Amino acid sequence: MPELPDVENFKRYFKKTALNKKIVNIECFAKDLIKRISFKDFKNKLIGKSFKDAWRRGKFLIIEIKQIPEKLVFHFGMTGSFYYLKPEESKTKRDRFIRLIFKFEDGDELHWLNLRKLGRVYLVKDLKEIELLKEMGPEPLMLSEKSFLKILDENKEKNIKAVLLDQRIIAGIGNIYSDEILFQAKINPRREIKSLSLKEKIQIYKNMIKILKRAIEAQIPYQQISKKSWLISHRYGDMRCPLNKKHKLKKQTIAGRSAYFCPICQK
DNA sequence: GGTAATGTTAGACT
DNA sequence: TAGTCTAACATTAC
Repeated sequence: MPELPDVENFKRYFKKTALNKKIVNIECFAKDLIKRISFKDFKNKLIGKSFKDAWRRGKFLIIEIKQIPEKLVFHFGMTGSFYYLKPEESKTKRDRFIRLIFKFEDGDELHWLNLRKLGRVYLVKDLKEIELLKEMGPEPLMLSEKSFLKILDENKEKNIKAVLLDQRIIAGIGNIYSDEILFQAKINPRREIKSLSLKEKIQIYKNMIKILKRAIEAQIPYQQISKKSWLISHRYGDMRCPLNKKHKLKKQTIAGRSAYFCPICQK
């Protein structure tokens, strides 16, 4: 589920639950998801330490550790989440897709779930060791309209959906929210940047900010967003355009992903 | 059993 | 050269 709003909420969840507790044990059920360090070293480095702070960059979650300079970095891939459990719950609520467990001194546990195993975990001194983090574009919610327009200008030849999806151009937007942004901005996902008017570009910017903010505020995974006026709740459902029920949504491969859009409302 | 799925990346193609 | 497309990764759900 994780795009920017989802990872932002994982961050809040993590900060609310897992900070400042001594780690007493770590278990891993998919050791190849831990990158560039053996599980043994990973475990040795972290046991006895505690998490100090957490922040987000694009779709990455970065955890500061109190006693060492290394940072713990999570990427959730296409499917992933956290689950924090009290000792009495951890016996019964064992999800099938737990890949990593941090056990704390007080008996609480933080579970990292990753159904499709496309997620990754790193422990690095320097975030630049992670290729994509090093090349990551700006955070959309920190971006002024002016800078956004400049970015579009630098990518004139590309397709708008491809640009929104490209983490090196703008961080954190994935397939679902790129579709939602283009739907609410009424822009066809096949459009090339150079064909967009200034007004259309500003529409995209405004909707990007609005949608990301609202999705964060909703504090739920995007699948549960049930706002009828949003595309999200129709792409998995009736495939009707929220602006006009007579319009049938289309699904097409654009920029390598399945894009859902209304061929009539999105010009 | 086939197909598609929220992400990323390498390599081929145009 | 630059942009786009495809397959691969691992696994599940429909």
